[in-house]
Amino acid sequence: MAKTVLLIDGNSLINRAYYAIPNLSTAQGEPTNGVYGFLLMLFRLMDDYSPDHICVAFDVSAPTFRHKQYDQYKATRSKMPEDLRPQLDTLKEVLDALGVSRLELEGYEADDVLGTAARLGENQGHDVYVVTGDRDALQLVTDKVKVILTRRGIKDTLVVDERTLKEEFSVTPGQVKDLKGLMGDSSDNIPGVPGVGEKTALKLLQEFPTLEDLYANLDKVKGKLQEKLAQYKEQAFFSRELATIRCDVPIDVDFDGAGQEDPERLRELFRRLEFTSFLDRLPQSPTEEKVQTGKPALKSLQGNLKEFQEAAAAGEVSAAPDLERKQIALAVGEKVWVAENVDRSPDVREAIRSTLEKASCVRCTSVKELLHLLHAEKDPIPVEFDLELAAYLHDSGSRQDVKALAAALGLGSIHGEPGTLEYLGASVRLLAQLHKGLEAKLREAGLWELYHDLELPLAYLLAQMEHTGILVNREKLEKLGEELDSQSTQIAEQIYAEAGERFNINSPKQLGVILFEKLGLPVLKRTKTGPSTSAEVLEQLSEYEIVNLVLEYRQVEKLRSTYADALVQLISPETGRIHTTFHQTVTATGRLSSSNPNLQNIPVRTSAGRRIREAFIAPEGCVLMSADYSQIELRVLAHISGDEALMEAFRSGRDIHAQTASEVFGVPLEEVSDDQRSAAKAINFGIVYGISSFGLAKGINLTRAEAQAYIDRYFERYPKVKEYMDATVRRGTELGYVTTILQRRRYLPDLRSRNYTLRSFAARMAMNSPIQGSAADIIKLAMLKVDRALKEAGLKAKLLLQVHDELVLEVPREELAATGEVVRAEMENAVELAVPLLVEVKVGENWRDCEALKTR
DNA sequence: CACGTCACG
DNA sequence: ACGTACGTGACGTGT
Repeated sequence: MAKTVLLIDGNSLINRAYYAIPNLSTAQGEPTNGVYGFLLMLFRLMDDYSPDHICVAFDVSAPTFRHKQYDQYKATRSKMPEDLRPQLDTLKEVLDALGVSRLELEGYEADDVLGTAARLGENQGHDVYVVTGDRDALQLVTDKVKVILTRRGIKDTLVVDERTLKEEFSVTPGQVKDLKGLMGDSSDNIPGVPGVGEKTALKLLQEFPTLEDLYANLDKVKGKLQEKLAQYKEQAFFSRELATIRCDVPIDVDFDGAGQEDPERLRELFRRLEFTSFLDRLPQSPTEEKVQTGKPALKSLQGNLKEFQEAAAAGEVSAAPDLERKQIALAVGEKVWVAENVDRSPDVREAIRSTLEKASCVRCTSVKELLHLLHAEKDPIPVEFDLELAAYLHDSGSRQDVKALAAALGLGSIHGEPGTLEYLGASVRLLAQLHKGLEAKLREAGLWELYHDLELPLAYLLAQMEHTGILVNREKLEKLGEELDSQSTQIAEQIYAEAGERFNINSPKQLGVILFEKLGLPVLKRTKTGPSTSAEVLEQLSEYEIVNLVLEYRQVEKLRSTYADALVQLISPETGRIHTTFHQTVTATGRLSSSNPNLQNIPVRTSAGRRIREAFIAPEGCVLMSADYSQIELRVLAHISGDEALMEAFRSGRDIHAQTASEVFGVPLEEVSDDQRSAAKAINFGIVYGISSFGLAKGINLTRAEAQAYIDRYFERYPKVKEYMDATVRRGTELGYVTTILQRRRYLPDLRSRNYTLRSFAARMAMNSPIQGSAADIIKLAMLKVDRALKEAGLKAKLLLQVHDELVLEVPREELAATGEVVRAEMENAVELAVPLLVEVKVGENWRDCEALKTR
């Protein structure tokens, strides 16, 4: 019978766990972080894979059979930390009590034992999973053997089979050790060939599958690389030897004999180690009674659902979700319940969801995380208080974690480390008090309405948008990626030819050496670390062919790595769509931000870049709609400054940059040249950013004096704008903060700094933040209005993205006209300003090809 | 983990 | 005499 076998690298995993979970120990001071993290991982693997058999392999003293240089290599390898060593024995005790078998053999390393066991299991026809953080293990992959790699400490895993190895790492299992031989591995003290990193090593192995092939054809490798390879030939082979896992260790593994779990022994161990959350995995003991350590007991929600539901019935409940770790803590009064693995417990989710839905008042750390964790993006959970949002509105620059906030409000301290259930449990108990304290502060500052009527409902909408995601054409993106890859290689070759040697073009340092030392190009600007190679500098040096090639190479590499490749990785296998995360409490001004991926910086300015946008599409029967505010920031400036000329420009619908050019350069509107218009555009940007002559001069290649003359002229023509700039800085200095049209605040203590640079920065922020922030207020309001109006009109269009002054929706074809009307009207009438707001509505088969929708 | 670079509004 | 355009996030390199 084929079985599922888990083979775990005990040393690797406990090491990862040790570093991933700092400072966990019992009340007596016995360190437990390594054991705890290991077990967390083990239980998750048991839940996920339901293995028939589990073995954990451990190192037992230094091996003696390998290369003679091995001892020396071993000696320089970092020693095990003091407080981890004793945890190995503790772990072995727990594993024995769990009935998990251990594999140890005097004189052999865990990975060799593991490799041998994997081969044995495979030969007996089992499905084998090797669990480790060590990438060397990838060489063990076959059609029966998969490797589960731990990532980001122990939070995450990556299952690698033959296919993913090829796709993600573009090597065969057999090439893994050759790869290590070339690139080395600093964490394992494997030297490799100096100067050869992952990229170079992979490129070499593409052409020459093994080290032998490579060295047989060394003459085909160019320049310096060839020298390096020749020089370090012996080291490369030795490194490969070090990275090779032996599969012929003299051990026998019995995959049939399953060990027995000893619940009483485990209970005893978990109590001693204070692993209260693991106690729930055990069958209820006859003498059921919770351990009381000095800290408040955290009850498991899993075993006490009824109790929680009864305590919460129609009352006030606090919730602290942790979306990343799939955990949640809930509190009613002083009672606290915690649950792990919420994503894998539909009944727990449903119990929480229905209980919260009936509650009279729900408080939480983050509504959006709560909704996602419970899969309740469309459910009416009546959250009254969101700690992150409230804290952000109180001070966008402050930290929003419970510990810091509790301290700021003089509340109780918090036990545990962030990321642990203990910490989550301690946090949730403070929510009621934090609610009281922060609500008072927000009301006092006149910010409660902004919180309650805008940010809080927006969090629900963002949860829905993230949940919906946006459809992408995977094939198109993959094809584009391949095309960019070959373009990049081709341009690189041309660059190497111009330079006379191969080097890493992606390294500003190496590029700097080539351009400014070897080729002797003039250094026009420096960074802290050396001559700058930024596009801004390179564009001034366009007479040198290599520089143009580098610019082209950079553009292609950017598109390939940041967009084509990265976006494909983030397509959800379940939905085929990309689900970004919008952050509502990050920016200093009130804007949203987006990550994982950032969908607010998808290329649009160049035609090459726009090809990425082409991959963003709508499902069958729908099209994409993009609606963007025209000149929203300048309109906001016209409104808050009350400048007659600026207001008049917008009221009459004139081209604002041409209008500015006409005023500043003193020519009639019709005679404004293209150059004058684009200069005026830069001036308008400068005004919005909090102008300085230096910045403007840099923006459009002027002398400072010329730039200053333009600015003076601008302020002459738009005097109230000047008054606004002066007034907002003055007011900001007095109050310590500046505000937007919806009273959102940004604190700028540096306005009072004696340091000129700091003070100037703060002054520009004071000028810019009310403009950028008010525009953010407006589009947030518009999002709520659009969403509500669409629902009321019974239209099926869905909001997908917000890009600062643009909304992207997915719209059924037959509802295009009606949806366009609703979106435009709600956006244009989101607020009433002294000047009209203008919205351009565009539709298309994809995000790139959106074209004006004729509605009026 | 900091830095340089570059994508967006 | 200072030494700067405003707001973000992601990638690759190198310490």
